[in-house]
Amino acid sequence: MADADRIGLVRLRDVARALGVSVSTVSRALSQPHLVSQETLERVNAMATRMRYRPNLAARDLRTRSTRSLLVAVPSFSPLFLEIFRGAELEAAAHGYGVLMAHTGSDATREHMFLDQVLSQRADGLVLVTTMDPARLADRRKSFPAMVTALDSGGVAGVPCRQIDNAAGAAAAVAHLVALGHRRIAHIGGPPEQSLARARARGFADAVAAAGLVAAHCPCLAGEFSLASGEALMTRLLTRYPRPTAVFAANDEMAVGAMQAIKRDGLRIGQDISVIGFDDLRIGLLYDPPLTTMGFDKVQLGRLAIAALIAGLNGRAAVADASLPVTLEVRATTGPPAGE
Amino acid sequence: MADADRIGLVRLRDVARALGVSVSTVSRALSQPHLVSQETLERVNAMATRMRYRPNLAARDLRTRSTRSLLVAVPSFSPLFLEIFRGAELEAAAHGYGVLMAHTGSDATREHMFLDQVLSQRADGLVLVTTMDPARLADRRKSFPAMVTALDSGGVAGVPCRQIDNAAGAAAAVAHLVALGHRRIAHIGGPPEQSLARARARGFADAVAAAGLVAAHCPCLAGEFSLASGEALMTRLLTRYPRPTAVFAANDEMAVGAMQAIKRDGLRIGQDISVIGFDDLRIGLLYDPPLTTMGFDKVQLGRLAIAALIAGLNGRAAVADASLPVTLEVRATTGPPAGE
DNA sequence: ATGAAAGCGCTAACAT
DNA sequence: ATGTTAGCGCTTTCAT
Repeated sequence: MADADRIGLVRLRDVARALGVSVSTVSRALSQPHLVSQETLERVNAMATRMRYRPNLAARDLRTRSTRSLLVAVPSFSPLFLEIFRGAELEAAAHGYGVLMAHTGSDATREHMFLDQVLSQRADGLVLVTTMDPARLADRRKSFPAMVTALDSGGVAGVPCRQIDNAAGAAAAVAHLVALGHRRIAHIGGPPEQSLARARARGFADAVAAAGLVAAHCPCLAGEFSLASGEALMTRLLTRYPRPTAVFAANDEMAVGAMQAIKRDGLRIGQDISVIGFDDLRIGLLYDPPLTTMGFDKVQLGRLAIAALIAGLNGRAAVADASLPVTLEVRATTGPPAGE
Repeated sequence: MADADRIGLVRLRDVARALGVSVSTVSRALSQPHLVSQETLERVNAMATRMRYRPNLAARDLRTRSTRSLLVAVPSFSPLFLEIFRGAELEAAAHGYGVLMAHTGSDATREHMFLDQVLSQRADGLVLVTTMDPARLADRRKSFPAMVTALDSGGVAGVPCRQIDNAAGAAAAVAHLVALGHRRIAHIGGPPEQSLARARARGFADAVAAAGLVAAHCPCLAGEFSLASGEALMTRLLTRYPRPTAVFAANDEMAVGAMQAIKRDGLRIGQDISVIGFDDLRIGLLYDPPLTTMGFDKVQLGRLAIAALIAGLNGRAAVADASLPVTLEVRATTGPPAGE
């Protein structure tokens, strides 16, 4: 038992020696139990437990060329991405895979870093949750099939993507405002270099046109997907004359920022100005007043992405892209425009 | 170049062959450049890039018995833990380590899972961010020095801990309320099985006693660290007579829940009832009215934990436990009690 | 059902 | 400065 006391140094051969059997027998008992006799199985298990044997995963991974673990890279630790990750974790566990999370900061260099983790066999595959067009990964793709993107509306030929229809969701948000009677609707958008932001802005523009609204009365501003940016953009909007009667923010975070600005001006949200967001995060639900927003099943998106990844890993044909529905969640921040 | 085209199969020897040199030369050029000639270095680098060589990390890890990566296990994806993780990431990067995040759900089984990841050499060390007393890990500790706990006020002999003084912070929160003139202060606490919750409750009780308040007027309720629980507990508190004039919630999440209940009752927060939280999360800052709370440097806590872990990995004596200060952030939810 | 032996891709003595 | 060789701990033929 002297071996067992040495830190982290209990190897298969230590267990084998203690039992007077060969390493392969121990290996089999531990990972292919049906290949050994009942008696051997029990003896090995008992001894392995007693000696606190832990397999050296580096060795196993090297030998089997697989790690049974997947990487999920998210742009940031925003609740939106965290929900997607939760789904990924659930689905992976159901297939016997572990998942680790990393964040990219939407930085191409870091995205490559994680891609390299897979190429370097630290993980079997990668789900890249992204709001940017990952076209820059295209050249890598050829030598690297084990990737799926999620959430982004862009896409690279050959890389499966699990997404939502951002443009349609945005259009539905605007349609809701139009139905309430709004004619002057502004858009507070995300960074145009992000395909997700572009898709939502496009949906906005399309719906404005479809409703026959005057484009000049429906400004489309671009900022960042942050609370501060939403607040800044709204502040600017409030100086316009005539003021918009409703605002569609590209995500809930910006919507909350916008509402902060509106409150500061002493205006009533949902009466003087309607606000609608996108993503359906808890922060919007808790806000006073609770935010009307466009929601979708984030957990399911994570599940689908992992399912597609594992399917690919198992050699099943990469399924075509799939899109999840986006639904309107009416709460307290949207109402008919104030009479003028 | 045929080799290079095969997916993920460019090995050191492929590069070596293409160059007509030995594998060790390529290995050295890539990881100990000063050991090869300038010319060789350039040729190797060029060829490695051209062939898209990626080291097989499983092989390297096996050989070097180190992964240069650390695991940070958090109880959940609460913003509090995410901030700590950010700090961990920063500090790790500064030492050339990567960090991966996993979440335990405060589940001992899962904590062991991640511990096993380290014992199995998938990572070099583990930071266990926890709100529970990790005493149950004690027996493992002997064979496993590469661990540091963070945030928990409990602790296991021999496992370094980087924490905050929860009891002192809680006492300071109560002292703030007492200074404002409150005499009937309630505590909405977390689960007593979590040492963190116990510490904060203890600080509350101590401060109440120190201020000479009537204990019967200062109820101490226990629930979960969730918004819903804070709301439920506050609802119960509001039926008491005489009603408490102030509430100290064990974290911001519960404080927000409590405020939802107070609002529902039509009472004015900060006037009819004061509320103070703990953790200083953004949700409290954004709430209307902004929450008074006890804050601390979460990023720094993460940094300290990783620094201690790496110090231990390098064989430097595990430093004694260290505690970070907790400071009062006065905002709008605390004020003098309404005249009675 | 079990054992012997090869080898995954890499690094690090050791030799030249 | 470079090459040769051994071996990290495991799984998996191939024998028996």
